Amino acid sequence: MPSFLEQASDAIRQSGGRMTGQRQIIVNLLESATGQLDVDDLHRLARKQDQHISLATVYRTLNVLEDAGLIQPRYQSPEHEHKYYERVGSGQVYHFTCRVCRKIIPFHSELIQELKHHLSKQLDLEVLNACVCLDGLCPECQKQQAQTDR
Amino acid sequence: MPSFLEQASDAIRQSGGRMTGQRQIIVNLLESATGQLDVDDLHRLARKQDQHISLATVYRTLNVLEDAGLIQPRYQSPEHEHKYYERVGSGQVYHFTCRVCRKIIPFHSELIQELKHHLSKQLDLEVLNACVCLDGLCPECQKQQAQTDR
DNA sequence: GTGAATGCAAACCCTTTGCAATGTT
DNA sequence: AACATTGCAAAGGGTTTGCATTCAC
Repeated sequence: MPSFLEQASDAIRQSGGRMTGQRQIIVNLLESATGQLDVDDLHRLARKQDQHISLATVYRTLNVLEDAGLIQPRYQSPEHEHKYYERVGSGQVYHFTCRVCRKIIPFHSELIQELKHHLSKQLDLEVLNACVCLDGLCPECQKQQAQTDR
Repeated sequence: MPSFLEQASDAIRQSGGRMTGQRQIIVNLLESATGQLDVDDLHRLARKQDQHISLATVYRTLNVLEDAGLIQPRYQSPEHEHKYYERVGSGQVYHFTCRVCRKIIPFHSELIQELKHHLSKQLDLEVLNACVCLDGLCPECQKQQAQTDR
């Protein structure tokens, strides 16, 4: 199994592109990321390795990787205030955002997989990406709301 | 059951706001909308009733209604290229977007309701809004792809 | 009459793009 | 050497905002 960097190099070269130092840095950040990285995270982290890497380069690299089908943009709340990037096929974690305290609660559910299967069978759709973002009230803010309602 | 216009008037007044002619037009458009209206749709349609209504007013009105909890912004594809507005509680239709031909296929699924229940029971979350956007290949584009792969 | 809402234009934020310089192959 | 990529700064697109005027209450 090739590393993500190898995958990315191959994919980029295949389409006539080149693997540069800046791109390597960004690819490695995306590979090692435990969490979800947004453009500014990537820019900030990349600068630690290359002082002069520009935001434009981060954007361009992300677009190249997205076009190559290696990463996908994702969101955490229905308002889509936070866009981040993730490797395709990385274990899908979905997110619930509290409307009051903005806390983000990740969750996983087999129901989403089930939904994909249903659509495949019933409507003959091949689902490649699913955005499932929820929001509402977290347990703590539900309690607080109940109190102020009194 | 009060009309949407009455609901909106009440909610706006309750927060110290005022119901204006422009806001009435927009509220009525949102009520009678069969489909999904985006900002430009609303602006265009509103202009037919009031030549001089500005885009800023449409935006401000939508924000007021959203803050009042009467409408919600929604999206059709995971890329979130198209933002539209919908009354809260209106029959939830979700969307699948074909990556190739950009066709949009609406669908409904009880699995989403089930997901909300699961989260309520397991994590004690009160889900108020769910964004479920899928994309991939529609039946036609799957066939075409199979052909070019040959 | 008071203060909220409007229209306009300018400001904003995030993202993309044109261009000369640099780096990869 | 050819040409893709970079950094910079400027341009873009969609949304918000400051201000004087208008309008709802």
